[in-house]
Amino acid sequence: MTSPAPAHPDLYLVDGSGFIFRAFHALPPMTRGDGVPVNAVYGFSNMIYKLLTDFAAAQVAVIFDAKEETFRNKIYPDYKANRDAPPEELVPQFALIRESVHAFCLPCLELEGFEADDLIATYAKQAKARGQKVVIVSSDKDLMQLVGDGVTMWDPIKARSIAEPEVFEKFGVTPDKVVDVQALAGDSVDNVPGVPGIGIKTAAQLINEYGDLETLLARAGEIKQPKRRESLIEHAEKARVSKLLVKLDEAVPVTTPIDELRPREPDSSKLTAYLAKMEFKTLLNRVTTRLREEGQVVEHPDLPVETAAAAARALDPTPEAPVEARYELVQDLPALQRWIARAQRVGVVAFDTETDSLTPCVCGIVGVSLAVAPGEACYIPLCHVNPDAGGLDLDQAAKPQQISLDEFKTAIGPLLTDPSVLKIAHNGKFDLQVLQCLGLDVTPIDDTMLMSYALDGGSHGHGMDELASIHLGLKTTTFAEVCGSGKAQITFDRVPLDRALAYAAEDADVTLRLWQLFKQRLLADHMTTLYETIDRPLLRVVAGMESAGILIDRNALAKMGQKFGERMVQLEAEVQKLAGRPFNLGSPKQLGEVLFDELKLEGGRKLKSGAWTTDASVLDEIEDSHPIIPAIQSWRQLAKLKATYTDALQEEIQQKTGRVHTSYALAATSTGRLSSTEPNLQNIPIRTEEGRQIRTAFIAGPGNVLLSVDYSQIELRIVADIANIQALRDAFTNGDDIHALTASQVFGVPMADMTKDIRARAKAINFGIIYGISAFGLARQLGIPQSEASAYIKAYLERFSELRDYMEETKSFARKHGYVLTLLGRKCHVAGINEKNPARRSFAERQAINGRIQGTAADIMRRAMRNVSRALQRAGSPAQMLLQVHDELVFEVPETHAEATAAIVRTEMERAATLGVPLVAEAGWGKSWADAH
DNA sequence: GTGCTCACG
DNA sequence: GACGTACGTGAGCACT
Repeated sequence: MTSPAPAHPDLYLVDGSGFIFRAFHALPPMTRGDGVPVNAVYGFSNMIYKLLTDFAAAQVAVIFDAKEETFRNKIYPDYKANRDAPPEELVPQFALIRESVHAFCLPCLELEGFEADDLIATYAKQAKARGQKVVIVSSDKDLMQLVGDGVTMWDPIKARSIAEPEVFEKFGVTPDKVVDVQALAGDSVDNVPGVPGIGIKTAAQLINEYGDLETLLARAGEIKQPKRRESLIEHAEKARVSKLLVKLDEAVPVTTPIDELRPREPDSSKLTAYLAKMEFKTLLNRVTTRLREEGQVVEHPDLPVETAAAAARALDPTPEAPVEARYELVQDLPALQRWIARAQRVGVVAFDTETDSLTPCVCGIVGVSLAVAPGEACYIPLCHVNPDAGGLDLDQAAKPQQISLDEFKTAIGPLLTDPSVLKIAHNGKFDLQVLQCLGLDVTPIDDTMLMSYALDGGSHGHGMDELASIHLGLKTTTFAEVCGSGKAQITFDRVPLDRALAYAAEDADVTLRLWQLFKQRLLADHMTTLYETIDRPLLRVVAGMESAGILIDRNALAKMGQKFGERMVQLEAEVQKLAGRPFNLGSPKQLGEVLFDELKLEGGRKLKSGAWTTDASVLDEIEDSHPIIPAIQSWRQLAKLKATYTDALQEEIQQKTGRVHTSYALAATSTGRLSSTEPNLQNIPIRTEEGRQIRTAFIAGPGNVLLSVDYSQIELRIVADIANIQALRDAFTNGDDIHALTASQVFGVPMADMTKDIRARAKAINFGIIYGISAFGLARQLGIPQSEASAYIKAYLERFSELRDYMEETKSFARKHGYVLTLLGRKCHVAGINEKNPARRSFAERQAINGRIQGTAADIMRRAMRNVSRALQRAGSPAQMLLQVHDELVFEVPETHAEATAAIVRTEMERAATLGVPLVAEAGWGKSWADAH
């Protein structure tokens, strides 16, 4: 205790709800032997014990928020609307904390429709009225309005008391004026609006000058500063609403009269039983010792030793010796139930599902493996067939003995949703979807692949085999070793059970061991917040997007493909006629020979392989030198569209759902972006008119529309913000045309004389900045001499001088650490930054510069996706998020809800980060993706 | 399996 | 002044 306790006050009102959250975040993670997280409960129990002993508190009541909405939501529906859902590890602790209150035999109070703060205000008022002193045990600033006149506060985490001087220090006014200050300043945590542009400092100054809020608002016209004056006049009503939100209700119809908050009558056996159950050894010892000193006869309850040992193994990241693996094949219900019971005792279980294909929306489950401690894992076959039987063998007797799927579901279901048992998967997005198809939900869930990505993104891959080798020194059995590869590959349901056991159980085992390591490292490397608030919640959001899939008009694609094909035949004939001989137009090698060896065209470049380059930029340069070139360009474009889009996309439509289900990799890129595969729906054409047609085949179902919302210029806005380039920041704040402004500044052209061409050059420079500009690259992009490009860059850096400092700072940070950091603290590793080879070094430097920018944009989008998903859920919206294309989100929504959904999505995207420049998101919708822009 | 080309942001 | 270049992806095709 760092400062003396207040002198024997009478009534202690403990803000239980406030304490839970603060203790959870202030205390290191801690789990009971069975794996239930208990750090907040532990902090709470200790705090109560301290109040009762050190403070000799004779009358204590603990007060909680009721779960339901409060009267404040009726005044202002968005009140506390931006709160995150509590972390999964906190959820089971709410009930345990209430148990703690009962174990200490204290009154536990809550009332629907009111916050804990209102009950505290009410009891404080009643106590004051009868001359009783009050100590509010809380550090919540919202309670500071109650301080004074016999009421003080005690901050249990900082162990300091809060009286008038401390309140004045915080708010700059006496406690009776705190609400007026809060009404003006607002509160971003509780989503109290306040008056824009006014913070606590200004608010205090105004209130001290004018006396109170109403007087201030009435005389707002007298304020000298024009912005402040206008804001106050315009937002007077917001201030009044804010005051209603922050003012605590002192007349709550409490159901327990203050007289009944009687001094406690301790029940020592109840308390010791509780502490033993929670395995709070130190606290239990202190309590029993004290009780014995008081002359009571106390049994010291035993802690559950066996579970503690099992848990120690499950949670210990560094087993002394290599663990011997003991894997069990589970073929009957009693055996399964033994494993489920073990998982429940330990509170942590790693799992993995085996399926007959890698497409989660259509595949069938084949088996599940579980691991509860390193080396202790099992495999539960569910749909294996006789490996020797032919493909059409339907003979039931030939199937190996296994638990039926229904039995399995019934048995495992409760475990998968048990809030006190953490489920761990590697790439849980897949397992989540497979189990969802069976009607099974999984929560809470941790993902070792995402943990690894948060820790080591960009330095290596995050597949399990690779991680097992890096971190555990284990060479795991690969899928190919079990199922073969190529033509001889078999599905997992044909793998003999002994080999399936060895493979599948090992996967769960390795997952558990990786989790133990990563859990510690996330804390040590300060990456827990990133993982917990961004990547982990995204798992479910993206699983939902993949499962939903998008509707594609197969007929439209087929027609387009045919049209493209016919045109290609004509073009091919034309090209071969001009070439003077038939050749394979699809072969760059043959084409190069035709153009540069046979037709002897000028301007050819060679690749390092010695072959001629025939890429689009070369063809563009020699476009006018021969009529064969335009024909080749057209053929190339159509060939690409037909093969990659019209033809391939039709094959991706899943029979079962009639839709296309892409797969998003959450842990693949070096910058934090997602990537999309099988098919890649992040590179659907848009830049040319012919290409854009493909997007007309991406459609909404009957009655629905596709809604597209995209960030405007997000990466350039990020540059303006993190490099703090004043001119760019001003331009974005004013909503100016950013490329035109750049052109005017760099080329000295007045805005009025701007031409399309000059603006286009400036646009290329702006992109160059994002990529870590080089004269060579810019010259190539614009088709100008390198000397000219150098001059542009020089002019740019003179006009926007802050950029040079930013680039130098980024490079030196990368040299020192080997990575750069994004806005949300994601590490973006860059290899080769300290290399001697200048080419490789410059490459790494550009990567570093780009990584910070692209990575920050990716962070913002990840956070936006989480927030949008939550906001839509909260609003009860029927909209479904379908696609993400780096700065764009696509939804399917009933036409009647398009406008409302667009508003929610835009708002959430724009508030996903607070930069020094506004974030802007634009929305559009229509029957197809082409129409949504 | 690797290289080239090209679709997207 | 070296040294090859814009940043980040995935897919289809030709060719080894």
